[in-house]
Amino acid sequence: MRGGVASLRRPVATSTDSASRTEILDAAAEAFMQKGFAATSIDDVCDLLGATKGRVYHHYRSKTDLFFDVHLRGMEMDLAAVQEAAQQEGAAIDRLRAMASAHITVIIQNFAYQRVAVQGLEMHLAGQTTEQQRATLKHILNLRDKYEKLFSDTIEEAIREGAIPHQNVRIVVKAFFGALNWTTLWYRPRRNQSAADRKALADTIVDFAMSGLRMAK
Amino acid sequence: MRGGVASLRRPVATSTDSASRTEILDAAAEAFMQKGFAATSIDDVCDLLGATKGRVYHHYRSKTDLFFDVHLRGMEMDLAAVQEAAQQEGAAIDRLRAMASAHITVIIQNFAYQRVAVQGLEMHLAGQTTEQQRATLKHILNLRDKYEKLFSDTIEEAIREGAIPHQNVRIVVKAFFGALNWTTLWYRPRRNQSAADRKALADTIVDFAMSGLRMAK
DNA sequence: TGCAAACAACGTACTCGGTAGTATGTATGC
DNA sequence: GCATACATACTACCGAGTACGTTGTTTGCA
Repeated sequence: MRGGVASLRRPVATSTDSASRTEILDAAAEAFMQKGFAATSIDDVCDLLGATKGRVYHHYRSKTDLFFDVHLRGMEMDLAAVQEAAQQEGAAIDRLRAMASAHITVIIQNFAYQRVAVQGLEMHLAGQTTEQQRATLKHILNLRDKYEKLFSDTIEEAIREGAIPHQNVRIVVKAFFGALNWTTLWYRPRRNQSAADRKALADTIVDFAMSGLRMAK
Repeated sequence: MRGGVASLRRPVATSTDSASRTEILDAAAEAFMQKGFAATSIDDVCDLLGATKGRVYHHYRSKTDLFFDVHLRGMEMDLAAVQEAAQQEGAAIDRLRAMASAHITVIIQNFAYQRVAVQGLEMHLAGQTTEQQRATLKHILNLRDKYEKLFSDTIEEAIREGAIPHQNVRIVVKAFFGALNWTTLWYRPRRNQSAADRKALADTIVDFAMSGLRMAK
């Protein structure tokens, strides 16, 4: 019963990598992205891995724990990229743009993980989790709140600096994320798509989201 | 083998209501919304119904068919509301706002159906469908394309009218929908929330989305 | 008008395949 | 010889779909 969700032998859920675990996570992210959590079997993950159940269950107690770890990794990627942009100097509105840009870049580059993270948002309703798992779920939700606050704080700062008009930040930040995150539901990574193409895509979406803040009413 | 997906005895998938069927659809929408398609059992739907499998399988061939019909109903609600707004007279930019407003109003009022429709977007990847079902799926996708085209056409019209600058409509319309549809992933209908509250919420989001189109770069 | 067959609209009780999780074996470093 | 890092071979259960029974209502026909 002891041990974190992400690891069987380390205390709590800082996602532990060990090459092999990262491989499992990558395969799981891919599988969960393709079929969703409930419809994905552990054997599906194993097929992508070229391995069997033994390997997965050696590292993870349950399918749910595996899913949570993928979700967690996705959020950590986001936080790492965005926090850096958030701590730059300059006007709030410029930092916000940099943050949004970093966010969507992570989405495009680590597509599977981010899509799983979005799926995870919908799972809170279903109560099919053990007590142990609720703890990690809470941890993930805290990360999410912290992440969203990073954005809403910067938006409010930009309002105080007069760069954008007053508006209901609580709601607007949702629409802001919506414009960015919706990408996970329609975009499909293509091989023949150049880095410039991806940057153009990201810029267009960021422009849209930033413009959305420019005028209240 | 004959008969549509939505009905066992009527030709094709115009969703047929008959009081009892509508009850089943409502329960299914609620269940699918709460747990997602794969995690929802027919018995879950039956519990919400206060009935048993016999009733559901009397009206629907399979769980997938039931899901498709919910999805279809959701899209029909959207189309009905938005098409009316789209056929008004006036500047394209004004019609577009009316369309967006109608869209999000439907989302808020028929929350379960709309959430299921969003889920349906992700299911195309998984190929677990029969030949019959692929037909209805194609039909649903056509509705979706038609729906999106309704918006992108109006956006292009607004560009020609000079109301908004040139921009990549193909991408921007996705971000536009994202800002609106993301609501299904965070909003929870509340009893104590007045009609005015809901209108304020809708207006804020529509304002954001419309503003997003105002400036390219 | 009356009645019986037919059918619609369910409920009940079963089957059967898929899948999460487990128990156990095995190789390979240390 | 002991633990890590897996593979193999099970079990136990859940849930989709089915077969069949039951009740109420409509319809064909004398």
